[in-house]
Amino acid sequence: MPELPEVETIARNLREGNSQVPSVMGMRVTGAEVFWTRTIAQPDSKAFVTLVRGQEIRGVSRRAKYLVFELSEDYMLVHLRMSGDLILCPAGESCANHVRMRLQLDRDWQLDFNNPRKFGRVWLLEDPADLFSSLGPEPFDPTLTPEGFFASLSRRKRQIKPLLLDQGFIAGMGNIYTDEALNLAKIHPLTRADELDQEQADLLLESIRRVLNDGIRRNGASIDWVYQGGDFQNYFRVYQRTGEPCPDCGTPVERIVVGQRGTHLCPQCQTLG
DNA sequence: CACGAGACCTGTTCGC
DNA sequence: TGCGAACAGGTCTCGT
Repeated sequence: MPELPEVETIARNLREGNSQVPSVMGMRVTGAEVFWTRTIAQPDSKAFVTLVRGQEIRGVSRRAKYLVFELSEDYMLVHLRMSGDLILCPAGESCANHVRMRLQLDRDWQLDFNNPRKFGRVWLLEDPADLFSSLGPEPFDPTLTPEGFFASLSRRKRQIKPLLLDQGFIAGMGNIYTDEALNLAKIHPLTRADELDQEQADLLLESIRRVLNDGIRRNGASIDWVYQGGDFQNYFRVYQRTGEPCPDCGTPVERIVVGQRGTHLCPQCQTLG
C-alpha cells in the first residue's frame, strides 16, 4: 500500500486522529516489543527497545515514503516498503496478523507495525538527515518548478518510468502513481527523459501532482488484503486495469514489464516518439 | 552512468 | 482438489 498518498494518510490519521482512533500526539512510549529482529535497522533491536521507552510523541509527519515520528529525544523513522502498515490498536488487543514491532503507549493504546513481507524497516536516530540526504525533492515542493523539472529531465538519459521511481530524482512516487501520471500525461514509460520537451515536462509535473493529490484526497489506494482505508483504487486509469478501456480513448490497456515492475499503459495515447 | 538480475519475504491468485 | 508458478504498493547490491 505505501506510496506517498498512503504514507501521508497514515501520518495524518496518527497525528490528528479520526472517528476510530485518537491522535497519538502527546502519548508516551511505555515499552516496545520486536517480534522480527531485522525490522529494526538502527540501532540494534535491543538498544532500540531500551532507548525508545519513556519518549513522548511530539510530531508525526512524512518525508518521501518515510513516516517521521518526532520523539522527545530522538526521531523514529518507519519505512513500510511493500506491505507495511501502522495500526493504532487498543492495548492488549490483536488488530493485525503480522505485527513485527509494537510500541506500547500510555492512555491504553499500542502502535503495531504490521508487515507481512518483512521488508519494512524502523530507525531510531538523533538526526534523520543522513537517511534523507540522498532523497530528491518532494513533488509538492514549490521550488520544484516546471522549468527546473524540465532541466533535470534533460540531464538524464534513463527511461522515464524508472527515473520517476528513483527516490533520488523525485521522492514519493511508486508503481501505481507513476503509471497513472504517465497515462495522464500521455507519455510512454520507456521514453528517454532527455527526449521530453518543455511542454511534456510541464504536463508530466502537473499530472504527478494531480494523481498524488487525488490519491491523498481518497485516503490512498486499498488493493487486496494488505491495507484498508482508502478508495483511490476505484479511480485508477490504467493501474491493474489490463484489457479495460483507456479513459481517454477507449483502447484496451496493455501490461508490459519495465525495470522488473508491472507497467500499465494505453498503447494509443502513450507512444514512443 | 544506465540497466538487468537477484535478494529480501509472505500471501493470494491463476493455470493446468 | 492440488500444486506450482506468477505476481504484489519497495529498495538495495552486484555485475556488465
